Formats: sequence, structure tokens, C-alpha cells
Amino acid sequence: MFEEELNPAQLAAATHGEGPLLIVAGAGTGKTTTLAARVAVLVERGVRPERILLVTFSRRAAREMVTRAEAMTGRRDAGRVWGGTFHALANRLLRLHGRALGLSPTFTVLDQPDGADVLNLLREELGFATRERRFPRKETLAAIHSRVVNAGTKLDEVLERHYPWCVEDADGIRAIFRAYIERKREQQTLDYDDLLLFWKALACSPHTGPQVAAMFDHILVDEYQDTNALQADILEAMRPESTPRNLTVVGDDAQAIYGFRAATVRNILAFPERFPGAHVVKLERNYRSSAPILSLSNAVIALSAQRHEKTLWTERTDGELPVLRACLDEPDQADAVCRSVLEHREHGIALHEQAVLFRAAHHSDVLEVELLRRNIPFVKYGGLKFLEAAHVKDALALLRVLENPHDEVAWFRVLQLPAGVGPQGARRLMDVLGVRGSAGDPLASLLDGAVPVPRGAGEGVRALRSALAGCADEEVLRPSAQLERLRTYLEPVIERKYEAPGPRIADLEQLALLARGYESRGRFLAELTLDPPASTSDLAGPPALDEDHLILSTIHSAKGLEWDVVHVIHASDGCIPSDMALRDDEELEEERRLLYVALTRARHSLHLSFPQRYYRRQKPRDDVHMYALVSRFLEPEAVREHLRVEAPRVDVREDAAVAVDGTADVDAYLADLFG
DNA sequence: CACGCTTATATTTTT
DNA sequence: TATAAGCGTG
Repeated sequence: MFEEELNPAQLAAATHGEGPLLIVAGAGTGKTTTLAARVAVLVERGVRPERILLVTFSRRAAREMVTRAEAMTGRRDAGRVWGGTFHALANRLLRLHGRALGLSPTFTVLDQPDGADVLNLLREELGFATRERRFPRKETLAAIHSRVVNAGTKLDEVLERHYPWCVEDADGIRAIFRAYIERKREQQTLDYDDLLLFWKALACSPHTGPQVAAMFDHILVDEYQDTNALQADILEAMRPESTPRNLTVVGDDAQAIYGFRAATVRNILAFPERFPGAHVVKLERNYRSSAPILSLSNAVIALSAQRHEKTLWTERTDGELPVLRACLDEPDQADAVCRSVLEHREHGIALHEQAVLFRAAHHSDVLEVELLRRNIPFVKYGGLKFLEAAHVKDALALLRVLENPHDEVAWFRVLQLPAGVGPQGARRLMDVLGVRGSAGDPLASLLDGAVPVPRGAGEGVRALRSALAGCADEEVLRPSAQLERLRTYLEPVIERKYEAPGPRIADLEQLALLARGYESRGRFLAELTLDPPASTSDLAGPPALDEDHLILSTIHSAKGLEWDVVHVIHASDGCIPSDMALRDDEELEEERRLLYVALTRARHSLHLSFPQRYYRRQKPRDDVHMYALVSRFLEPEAVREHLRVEAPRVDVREDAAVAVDGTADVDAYLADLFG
């Protein structure tokens, strides 16, 4: 049944037997189809779906692949495949088997900002916040920690290479990190890095390892170029040599764009050594893009300093040259994009078959205003800060203390909700309640009402207590119902604490909406942090999807997707490559691949643009603007010849033109890393 | 010690 | 933009 749908290389990959398999799949070469077909083939050969582990870069991708496999086999039970991201799968496995590692099955998951908050508490406790000298911010600490763990590199080395301005504070950072491990263990919380570390520990342990590895007959991993050293270790441990090493990985070194998350293409390059006897299949025939789009993409990546051992080809001969348009300024660019989008729509291309891609989430701000003005509906992927908004965190913190009464960060937020309680008051209350340490029940203590309350805060604390009691009473209460109750408590709090409370209160309704469909509070919390709403439409709910809408997306979030028409905006030096990413060649090359990813999303029509006059939106009323040049990746003649360049309507003065520059094992392992 | 005010600062990408 | 740190007041 697959023979007609797949080309020989795809078929070879899909029907590969036992043993390790590396599929090197260029952009648009039918990677998803192939992987879905492989799942289908395995199921048809008698492998039970629940014994297949499918690791993808988003839950959405996992769902899509499983759905396609179901369609190919006609079997409903393919949905029982274990699909999801590394982190989501780790969460699932650790809830089942974490006990062996000393983890409670009710552990809570800290997202990156949560982890940063814990680090911040320690930063203050250990006296680094008040010092005269400036000390790395909590976000920086979180980023350093994450890189150390994910790359498996010593702290000192990471500091030297990626955070040279923090080298002087190495000892302080080390002290904070040591305390951080301890604190997380006490609280039964795991951050993103822990999820991976504990999965690895689970898989490496002589007791649990064989059992966990034996849960799965086949493991398939998508976007392998964007995995890091730790993730590769996990896979190796999940496929020990004593068993048939049924591991399929799919990736494209030319599309590696997650270096900042410690991903390394070495994983792909070293795969055959790590898994001896690995079969390698290359997919080079592109089915997605027109010839001119493919030529441009190939030309851009050909100038990469690194070698990419494949050249995409297509049998298509249709298509027009991609356009590079220099715009006057951002409004002009927004105008050009809107016109182009509407023109394509007149030619029968629906809005949702068109996308606008950009490097950073805020690059679409001006365009969004223009789209709203012209009544062009759109959804935006990437850069969504919903869960990071203070009031949403407040609501979630309330749920979290109910779920895990030793969750310190959550308590710290919750206890500052009542009027008259600030950071110090909250700390005192936490001490009295016994939040730290795993003994006792701080929640019960608070509800008992036997705790001394800071002067003037009596009423506020009483309100908080009754709100929590209203949820704690009934274990059966569903999370959405709990949120409903908490909302009545939170609304006045939000009105007092924040300006512009209107939209913030509306966000709480969204949150309650997201919670419907969850029976368990713990699951809701875990899934929300591990698979947060990816787009504005995820939040808007199903009705909005009926309407045709344009897609706006960061290039990162566009990974694996494709559209008939693609507009890449802000294709200027300083944006692509981002002037934040010019520290070394490695970063620069990643930016080039990012542009490559953007270009290869397009099927029929590709428009690049950049504003020549670029106001720095950061400072309001700032008259200072800069003159931007086209991205250096589009500058060389070898690339230009694949573009139709539209001249600026007004020339920029030459002299003004400047580029914008601008547990025990885990703990011991960590202790070793921190030196 | 909370809270409201001012000022500095740093802004990428995501699980 | 918006958050964090610094400072004065109650």
C-alpha cells in the first residue's frame, strides 16, 4: 500500500527492519510522511502501538504523525503510540517509575521562569543580591544551569565559552547551583533539565533501566539535529547493546537551529559510531518547493562554512523567482506584506496557506497592527508570553500549592497576594507554615488558621484562606471548577495589584477554558508547563479556527511546517542574523541555517523584505532610527542571482547607511559538573 | 516592612 | 516594553 505513495528512498526507510536507522532528510523531502509510514509499517508487522516511542519536537507534531499513521493503516489503535517531546515523555515515565529514584509521583514541574525564581530566592538567601558588585540575573543563572546540564559540560567551561562576563562569579554561581539541587529535591520539584537527567538516570540504572528499555520495541526520533548531548545519552541508554537496537532518527544538519539550547549536530554525525551497524538513508528529492525557491535555498546554504552533504532537487519546473524587496520603513513593509497577501488571496490562495515568518516574536508588532486595521485575521505562533504574565502565574501558583504544599516558589507568590504582605512577610509565613522541609502539611496549617499574620494583613489572608479551603475541601473538584472558584478570589486582587485589570481578568477566563477537559489538577499543571499553548488560536478556542486566517510565526516555531506562500520579513542584517548572535562563527552559521529553514517553508511563492529605516521601538518617542542593510546571507552575488530585487522607492542617503550592529547519581553528577 | 514612586536596563529563538 | 532595583514615606 505504501509503494505508490513513497519513493524508493522513503520506502527503504519506512520498511527498514531491526537495528539502528539514520534518515538524513532534507527540507521538504517527505520526512513526516516517511516517519508516519514507518510507524504504520511497524504496526502492520505486528508491533503493538503502545510499544512504540515517538519523540517529536512538539505535541502537535506527534499527533499529526500518529494521525497519518492511523490513516495509512486504517487502525484506530495507532493512537496508543507513546508520542511527545523528550520532556513530556520524561514526565510520563517518571510518574510511573520515578519512585525507584526517590521521586514522588506527584512531583511538580518547574518551567524555566519558575526555575529562575527558585534561583532568585537562593541568590537573595545566600547574599548575592545585596552586594555592591553586580551578580548575574536570575534568567542568566537559569540559562547557565541549563547549558551545563544539557551539554554535559563543566560549569567553568560553559562560563568561559558562553558567559565570559560571569567567570569572576563562578564560585557564587557554583554555591547557588548546589543549593538549587538541594532545594528542588526537598520540594519534590523537577525543572526541565531534571526531567531529562532523571530519565537518563532511570534508563541507566541497573534496576530500572532494563525494565524501562523493555517497555518499547521501537524508538523513533524526529528532528534529531536539534537534540543535545543529554538527549542522545538517553536514547543510547534506552537501546542497550544487549537488545536489538531499534532506533530510528530523522534529521537534517542544514536545519539545526537550536544551538542555544545546547543542541549539537554532532549527534547526527556521530550516530553511526554510537550505534554501530546503523543503516543510513538519504532523502534528497524535494516535493515541496518550486525550482527557483529551491535554487535560492541551496545557494544560501551552500555558502555555509560547514559541509552539508546533500543537494536538494526537484522535478518541478514551474515557479517564479523569489522577490527581495527593500522597503522604506516598517509601516511600508507591513503595507507591502498586506497587499501581497491579499493579492495572493485574490488568486485563490487561502490566508491559512500563507505565512509571514520572522526571527524574533516582536518583529511582527507593526504588521499585527496593520492586519488588525485592515481586518485581515491572523494567528501567531511562537513568542507567546501567556504563561509568563504575572496574573496567570498567580492563578497557577494557587493551584500549585494545592497540588504540592512544599512548592516554595508557588507559596512565595501566593502569600504575597493579600494586601499588606510583601516579600518579607511571605518569607516569615513560609517559615511558620513549614514550607521548607518535606515534613508536615503547610496547606493544612494555613487552613487551620493558627498562624500569626502580619499586622494589617488579617483580612487579606482570611480571604486567601477561604479561597484555598474552597478547593482543598473537595478532592473530586475538577481543575476548571477550582479555577472558577479561585477567580472570584483573584479578581479583586488583580484589580488592586495591576493596572489595566480588564484583559488580565479575561486571561483567567482563558485559563479556566484551557483547564476544561482535564480531570486531574496535577495533569493539567504538568501538561500546561510541558506543552503550553503555542498560538493565539490555541487560546481563542475552536470557534476562531472556522475563520480563514493568515499565519504569523517565528522561524523557530515554523520548523516542520509549509505553506504555499511565505513572506520573510526583517531580512536585514541585525535581524537575520540577529545582532545578538554575532559572538562567534558557530552562532552566525546557525543564523544562516535559520534563514534556510525560513526559505524552505515555501511551496510556490516566496517574498523577502526588510525595512531600510528601522526605528528602535525599545525607547518610546525616540527619534533615533538606523539604516539597515540587507542580511549578509542574501548579499553575495551567488545568492542574488536567484532573486528578483525590487529597488527601494526612495534612495537612502549613502552616508547615512550603516548596518545595525550591534538523585544521588544525578546529584553527584551535577556536583561533578559544577566542580 | 509594605508600597508607591522614580530610574536604569536589557531586550532572540523554546522545552 | 516591562521588569527590577533604589528610595522615601507611612
